[in-house]
Amino acid sequence: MLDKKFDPSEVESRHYETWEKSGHFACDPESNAAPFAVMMPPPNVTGSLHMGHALNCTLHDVLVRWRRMRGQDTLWQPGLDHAGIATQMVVERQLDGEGVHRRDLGREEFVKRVWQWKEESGGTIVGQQKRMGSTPDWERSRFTMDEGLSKAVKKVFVTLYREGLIYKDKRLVNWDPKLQTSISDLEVEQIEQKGHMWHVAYEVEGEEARTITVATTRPETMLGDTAIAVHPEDERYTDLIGKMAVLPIVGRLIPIVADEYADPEQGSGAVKITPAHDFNDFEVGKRHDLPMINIFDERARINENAPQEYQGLDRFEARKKILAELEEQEILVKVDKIKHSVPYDEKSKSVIIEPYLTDQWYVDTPTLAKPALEAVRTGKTTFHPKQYENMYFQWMENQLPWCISRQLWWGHQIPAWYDTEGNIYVAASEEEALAEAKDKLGRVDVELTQDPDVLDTWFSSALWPFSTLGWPEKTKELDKYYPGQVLITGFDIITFWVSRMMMMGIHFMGDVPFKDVYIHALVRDSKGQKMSKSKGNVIDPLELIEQYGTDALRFCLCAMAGQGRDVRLSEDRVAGYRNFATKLWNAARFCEMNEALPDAKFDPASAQYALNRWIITQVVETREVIDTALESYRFNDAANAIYQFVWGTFCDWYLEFTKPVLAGDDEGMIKETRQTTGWVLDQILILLNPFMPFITEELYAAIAPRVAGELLLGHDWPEYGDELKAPDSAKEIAQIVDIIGEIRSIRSDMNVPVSAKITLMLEGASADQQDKVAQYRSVISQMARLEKVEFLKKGSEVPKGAIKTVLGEMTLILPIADLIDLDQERARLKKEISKLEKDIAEISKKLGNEKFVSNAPKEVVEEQKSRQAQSQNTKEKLAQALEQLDAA
RNA sequence: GGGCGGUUAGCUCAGCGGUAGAGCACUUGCUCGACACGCAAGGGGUCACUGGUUCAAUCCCAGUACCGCCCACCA
Repeated sequence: MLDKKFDPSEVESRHYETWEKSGHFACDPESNAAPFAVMMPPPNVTGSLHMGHALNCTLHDVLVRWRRMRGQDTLWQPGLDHAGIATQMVVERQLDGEGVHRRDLGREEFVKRVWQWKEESGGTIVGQQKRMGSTPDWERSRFTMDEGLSKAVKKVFVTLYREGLIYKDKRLVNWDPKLQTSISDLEVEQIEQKGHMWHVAYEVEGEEARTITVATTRPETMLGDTAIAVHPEDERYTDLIGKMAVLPIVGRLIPIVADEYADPEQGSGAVKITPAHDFNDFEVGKRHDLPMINIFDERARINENAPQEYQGLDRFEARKKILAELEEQEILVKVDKIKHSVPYDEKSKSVIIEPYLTDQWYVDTPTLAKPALEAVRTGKTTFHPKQYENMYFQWMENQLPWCISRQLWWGHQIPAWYDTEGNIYVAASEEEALAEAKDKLGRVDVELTQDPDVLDTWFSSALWPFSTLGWPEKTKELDKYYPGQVLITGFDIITFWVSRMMMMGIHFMGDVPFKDVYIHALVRDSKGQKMSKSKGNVIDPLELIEQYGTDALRFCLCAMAGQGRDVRLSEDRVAGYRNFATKLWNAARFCEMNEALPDAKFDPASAQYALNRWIITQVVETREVIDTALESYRFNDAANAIYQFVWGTFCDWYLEFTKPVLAGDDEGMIKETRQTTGWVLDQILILLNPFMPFITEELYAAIAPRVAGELLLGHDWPEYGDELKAPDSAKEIAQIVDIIGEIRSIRSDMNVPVSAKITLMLEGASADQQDKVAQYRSVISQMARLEKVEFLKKGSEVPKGAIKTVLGEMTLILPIADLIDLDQERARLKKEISKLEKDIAEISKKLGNEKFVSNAPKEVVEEQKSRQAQSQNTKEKLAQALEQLDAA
């Protein structure tokens, strides 16, 4: 017996282990079943699951469970990402708490600490994924720094290097002076803030009377100025081109050069050029062969290339000192207050990023991007929703070389070694590098040191679709599961990850890594704010789960996963789906009480009664909607379809219909109705299982037992034959539903007490309709609270003051004059009539339009005509009823 | 500056050429033997604005306004 009260947390506490042990999570490369492979975006080992993970997890799991039930050989590849910078920061913060710096530990010890953290955090994440009910192939779980993946990383690096697609170069990078590493362009966030524009007058050498004024928001960089640029056609300055300006404070002579980069419209039209500290200036510097003077050390303190009194100062202290000095010299000619964007590191948003001149490793992404672009253009990979392809195109078309080296300790150390003479050896191992070096140098006593830098985290992530399948070995898994079917991720990851997997996949596997890319929404709070720890509006999925259950959360996330939108998560909504689960629970209890449980001997095709044929039809149609929706990743449509069916159709109508049937004495009908009810419940559990795995599995085990221990997890998705569809029965029941609805509506409008049982008189019903109504008399009576049903011949005497309403050809007459206020009834009729008149007028106008009648499709015109006739008919009958009422 | 979205019921959002939909919220009744996390019946919308295409436009096209996002730039 099912408990009276449904307790999600209790139910959900007891299924997962059984599922895991059942072996259904595992893929089977040996099987002949068609593969369905998806790669889990590996969560960072930086902590715990957030709502975005919960959404991603849910969508994956729904698809995977559904495909698995449909008999496909599913591989949901799980794993974790080492998340270089993020993880290193977490561990450094922990050390901070202990008053220790990573330098105190040394690289080896520090990395050990990070591994410890990884074990801990990784375990937490996996536990949370299990709590979400996820069913990936855990046995195959990978970590981006495990041995196999590290091997793949080295192989890719070495190969690309030998192909000339990875190289070392000295250029400006975005530098994080706190972490002391380069960071990705994508990890820099421009934040608008108030600042100053300082205008400084530089003397021109040999022109005592003249100065040239430049403006800057970062005066400290002037210590590294190596030129002033003016526009070649700017008449104010043409005579100065080629002359030298005197760099204040430093005293260095710097040339005044002509370059179109200088915009005559902006500021004074003259711009200071600091090639080592500004991306644009760097380009100008290259064009004019200017010296590049780096004035910062790796912590952005002034270095030995600047005057003595500035050396060692932090960049912002230096700024103050310079401004004071400029003021003193009276060459700070103007200060404007402005708003401008300042580059911050995206994660902490607290450190200002500095363009910094260093040696780094680069991937030639402009070259690799070409085939990756082509693959999406030609449709080998398709984005859903499609418009995200634009974002992909824009990003891929404007590729700059990808800086992949990071000055960190946590990550894949770059497989490059240096000898003492400045030669580089890129190889899969130190042995190989050494052999190469000996060969090159022609001697044996060679000492090599490995490049201390590590690779950008996304480098190993880019290989995920094939490295996890065993590449570079040739494996069965690679054969079968590459390319995968779909990648499911958020739009913010297109640039970081999707694009790079496309490039690497195509380059190394010769094929795209996935056929579809489903971009899901970002989870926001109920006010539409992005959830963030600093805003304090983070909703922890686990808290929701504790309160409402995993099933409710999963269902909610699906129902809100409309394409191309943000998901605004509100607790009310989750509560609503918990209610849905409770509803299902109670419906199952009802079935149990009435011995209406799944019966393996029952063949739905054998159902005779319209009532049962109707609900079976609805099941078939619901399955079709779910399938169609999931095939095109419309999770919300699928969820709504099953919700609507379970609550709106099965519970609200079908189960109510069965009550009088089961209480009646038609043995044949009782038996079939019980069997049908059981069958429908069974189908509901199956169809709902991918969305709400826990409650469905619980109910299945409790009330639908057949083979002991059988799990919905491994159940087949239903296939229904067309013979199950009974459109006639559907029409028949729809009519009964209409009659009940109409009576209920009138009762409510007229304030007829629920307890009052009334009589229904039907006029104008065809013989067939009379038949049906008679057959469903008990159902109609119970649901509409009737005492009896009578059929009237046309023109029969109707009790005075009876209420009339029209349903097609039938007129429903309710003789309840003594129960109601007749004025109220008059008002009701008048309102109905005027509504109909408006309707008729509208249609008549349409039909009176010659162009409409001749141009619109025939069936549309016909439809309008029949609507007109119908409304006209109803209106007349109601008008008549009104007259009679007035006469009474 | 370049690009992409959005604007539909009080709220959150579906729909996308032929009578405006859902959930929540709201109102009114209901201890009718599954369920008050419930049942039943309701109220509520010139589908942002202006033009155009069409027999017909919430839906297609153009423009306007506001909102959001991505990319780039900022002397």
